[in-house]
Amino acid sequence: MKISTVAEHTGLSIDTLRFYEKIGLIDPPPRDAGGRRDYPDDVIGWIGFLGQLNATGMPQADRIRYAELRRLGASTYTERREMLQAHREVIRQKLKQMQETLALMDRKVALYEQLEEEERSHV
Amino acid sequence: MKISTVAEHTGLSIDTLRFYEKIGLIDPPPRDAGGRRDYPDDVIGWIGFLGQLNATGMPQADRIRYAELRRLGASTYTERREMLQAHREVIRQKLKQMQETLALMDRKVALYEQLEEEERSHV
DNA sequence: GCTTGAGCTGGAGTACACTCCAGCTCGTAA
DNA sequence: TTACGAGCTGGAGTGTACTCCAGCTCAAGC
Repeated sequence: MKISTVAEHTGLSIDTLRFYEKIGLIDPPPRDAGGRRDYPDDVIGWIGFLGQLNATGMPQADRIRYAELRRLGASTYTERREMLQAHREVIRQKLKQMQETLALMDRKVALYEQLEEEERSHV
Repeated sequence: MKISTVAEHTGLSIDTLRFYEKIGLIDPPPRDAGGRRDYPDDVIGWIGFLGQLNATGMPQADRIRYAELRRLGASTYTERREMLQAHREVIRQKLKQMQETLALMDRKVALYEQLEEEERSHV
């Protein structure tokens, strides 16, 4: 799989893919005869997972640590589980915050609608 | 209200409060006889609201725009409502993403527990 | 009246996460 | 066989959001 194909499938830019490799988020893929990266198919799923960790606010350093543990194999299951459990708690907190703010947005929007109505009727 | 008091009540640093004033997120407060900032009490609520917008991912530039509209008064009700409605949609998307990732974390944690068990029993 | 500590200004520095660029090589198509 | 496009490397540059610092002023306690 060429780097451009991976970029298309993941939504990351080619530069970002090389950057992720440099910082250790993606394993350096084998190269073809011309020295170009030839990614395994499963990199798509891995990048998708990284994207979910990213979208839910896991810092780069932690994602790099997780990727490192993954490279180290079965001996790191426990630490990986602990990382995911910790992140799960972070997500739960954020969810709560989001729900509260969503409710606040609803109240504020209703308030502004009322204020706009009052403006229109020159109260 | 002194800047240190505002910092304590909001969790922002004194530097951040001055920075927020510089970029237009907080109105420049009146000064006391010695030239020090003397914040009105309601700045606490405003900063809390900014914190909620921040925590739910509204970019700085948008928060600055909202603060600017707020300063402009009643004529900006509609634009403010539209901003909040747009942000509400962003929050809904993020909520969905968070819930999906939370479910994924649950599945992954369960998977790792199973793998750890298999490791322990030398399968 | 002198020291101390809080606050002041303008500007430089930092951390994170990319993003872009120059100058190069390689494989394919006309 | 030459032109072109895709990909390569190392390193510089960017945007966001703060964070820190030097050197100053001011009010209050001893």
